[in-house]
Amino acid sequence: MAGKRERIAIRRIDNLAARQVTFSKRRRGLFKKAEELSILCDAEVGLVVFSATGKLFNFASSSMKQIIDRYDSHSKTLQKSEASSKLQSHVNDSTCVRLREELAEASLKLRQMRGEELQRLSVQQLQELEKTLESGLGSVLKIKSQKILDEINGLERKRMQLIEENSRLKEQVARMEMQLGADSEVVYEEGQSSESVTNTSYPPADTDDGGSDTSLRLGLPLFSSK
Amino acid sequence: MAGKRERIAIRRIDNLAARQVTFSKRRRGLFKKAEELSILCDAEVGLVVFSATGKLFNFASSSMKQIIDRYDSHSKTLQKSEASSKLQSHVNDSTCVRLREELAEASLKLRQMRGEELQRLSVQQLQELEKTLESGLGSVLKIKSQKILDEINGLERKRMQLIEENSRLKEQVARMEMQLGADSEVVYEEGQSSESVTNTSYPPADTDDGGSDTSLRLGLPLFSSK
DNA sequence: AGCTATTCATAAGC
DNA sequence: TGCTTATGAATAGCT
Repeated sequence: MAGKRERIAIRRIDNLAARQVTFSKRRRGLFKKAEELSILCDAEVGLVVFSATGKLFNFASSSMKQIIDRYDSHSKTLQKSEASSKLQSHVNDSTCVRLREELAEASLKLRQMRGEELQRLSVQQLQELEKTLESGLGSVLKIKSQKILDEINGLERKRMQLIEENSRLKEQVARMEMQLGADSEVVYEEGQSSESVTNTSYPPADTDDGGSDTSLRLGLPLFSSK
Repeated sequence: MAGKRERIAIRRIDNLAARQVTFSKRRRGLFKKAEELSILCDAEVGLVVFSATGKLFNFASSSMKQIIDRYDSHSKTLQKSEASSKLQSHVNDSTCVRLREELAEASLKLRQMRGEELQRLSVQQLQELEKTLESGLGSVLKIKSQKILDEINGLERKRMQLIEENSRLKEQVARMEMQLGADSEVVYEEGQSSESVTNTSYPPADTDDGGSDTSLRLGLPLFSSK
């Protein structure tokens, strides 16, 4: 009955009624997707739409004011005078102004370290940035290897403790079995075979816990980033 | 091979990698639809998205400033005076607090990217930082080589222009010497030998100036940073 | 406003 | 990141 659809070109829809219908439908779709993105990906999303007739529709994952403020602090990195004129007439507190400037500068530096906004830098500045990044990268690699080695050593230590514990338990079991053979009345634990020794808890030695926990945490980052 | 899809629930995606992939894909989709809506329906659309990592993405059918202004004039129609008089100090306070927090976070991130304050990070966080730094370093190197190549090309171009100019002047000198030999009364310029040709000004052809100036400015950053 | 036939977007997997 | 495919969603054209 309905739906002989073909793809439409993306240009202004001339027919007024059709344009309004499409506006309603697509607007709903857009706002839905905006909300989904903010929830799924833990992003801060702000969306403002004015219809051709001037009606306002808006969505904000947090508050629109907060989003606009954050947008200003970021984009002011490039053009600080114009966006701040209106804001700073209200927010003229000198502390705030200074904070804004510092944040804008830090924000710019961060973006540059991430590889953005580099076009305006001179070759010399790029060279300095390169040195900083290489040095930072070196530290990160050093700390990372150190942490991984520490974890490996920790695991190895746990392993040795378990092996020790294991043999101690085996001896105990052996002794108990002998005793059991000698005196059939004494039965402390049933079903305690040497196979399940590794699952046994060991209250006496070393109260350090979280051994298996640590190995789990280590395993994930090491192999999921492949 | 791929695409055993089933509907996903709309809630925060726990897995970091999956969340980032979804963010990229859906963000592109969202921005595409925002643009389509603005074009198809003649609407004014502004979209701002901050990723969980703080990166800014934005789209505006006109200019973001214009859209924010229009948004303010609409939304403040209802709550303008009261907000600016009574609540201003509170708004200022909260804005300041937020700015402080953002600045503290940005500073920490900067220090971490420079290789400080890394001890408290997990191996996974270190791995992410490493990736970011490597990516940033890659961009820096790319832009730097590009700029250096551009400078080299510019210098080469200037050099060719000078060579061309040079031979033109040599011809001129040759012509003048011949003229000088034929008619000993006509003497326009004295001491004009071919050795000093490169210092000659050339009013008739090509008013492009600043050639040597440019090469000087370029030379400094290139060789002083060695 | 509903109702489909279709196009579009995108979750998974390499 | 980019590409591919199978599926779920969005929506153009009608009613």
